[in-house]
Amino acid sequence: MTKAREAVLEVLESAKNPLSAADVAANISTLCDTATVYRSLHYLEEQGLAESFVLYCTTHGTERYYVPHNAEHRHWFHCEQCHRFVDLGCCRIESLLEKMEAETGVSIRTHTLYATGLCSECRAKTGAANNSAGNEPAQSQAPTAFIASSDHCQSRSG
Amino acid sequence: MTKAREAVLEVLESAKNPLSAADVAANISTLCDTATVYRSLHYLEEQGLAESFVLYCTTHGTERYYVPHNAEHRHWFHCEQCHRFVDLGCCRIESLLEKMEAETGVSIRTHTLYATGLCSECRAKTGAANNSAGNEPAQSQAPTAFIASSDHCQSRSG
DNA sequence: TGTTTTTTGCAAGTGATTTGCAAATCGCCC
DNA sequence: GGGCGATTTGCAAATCACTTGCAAAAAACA
Repeated sequence: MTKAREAVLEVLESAKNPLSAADVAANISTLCDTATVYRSLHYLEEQGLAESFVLYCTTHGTERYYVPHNAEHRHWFHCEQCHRFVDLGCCRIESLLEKMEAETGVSIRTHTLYATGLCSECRAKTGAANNSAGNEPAQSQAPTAFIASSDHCQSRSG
Repeated sequence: MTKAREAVLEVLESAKNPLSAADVAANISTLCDTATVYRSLHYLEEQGLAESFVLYCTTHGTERYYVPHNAEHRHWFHCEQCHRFVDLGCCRIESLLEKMEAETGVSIRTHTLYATGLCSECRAKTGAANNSAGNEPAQSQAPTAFIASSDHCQSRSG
């Protein structure tokens, strides 16, 4: 594994949440071109060391986000306000997908599932007005969702 | 509703599956600019008359696909070979999402779920070799650098 | 060490989508 | 039906994430 690829993987692994190529480039230890970051991410995904999904966000537009692929497949929530990711836990739709395969005859190789909305903090801050989620979550978990990078919010304003 | 918007909605409604902006532009009855198609799609989505999701496919790249929003939310499968969509039925993960909200404290406003793989026809044709059906860890859609340019899609000019 | 293969940096290219702006159309009043 | 301000459309140029050709640099190998 080359230095650049090693460094990219390291950034992914030290993050607690999905990172875009730009996030990786911003946090990488070695100096390297964005083309190299992209190529390294492709390489890692090809080798099964990372996985990714495409997500749209009003602030950052459409970007691909990467996660190291150590453990099992997980799903993520993306806050529309603070743009942090929240881990929704490991995949719980495998049996549903199998059922869908049986019903439709397709053979599923990959799937993508994510949710967006307001994280607990942002809802507390600004969501008092429109709290349409029905019922309060019984208990809020660790209040700190993990932050993608030093600048998880702005940086790409038109 | 203006003529252009009406025409765009009509295309979406007469299609049996998600359409990209390019698909809409190719099938629209009135002559209109692609900028207008995009603006109309945005308008329809804003008005709740359409919904969309972003999907990556090796042949068409990353595109947003639109569906009219008459009935309930549905999920789709995209064949990696023939690039057709297969309807996976209406949403069956609502209760799972509610559980995730309760567990994490987030408030989910939207979610995206889709699957990719081989449809039954393509699997029959070419999939005899690797027919691993349901046991794969079902994960990310790798962005492939090189594009196979055999174009099976109904209406997509190069 | 010299040679072959792979990777990287740089710069230019791509393709979907957006946007500024002027012309065309719409909505509405008279 | 004409006038007129508000909205929408067409066109062309711009964005933006991501890709790619190519030569230099680094790694693998003999």
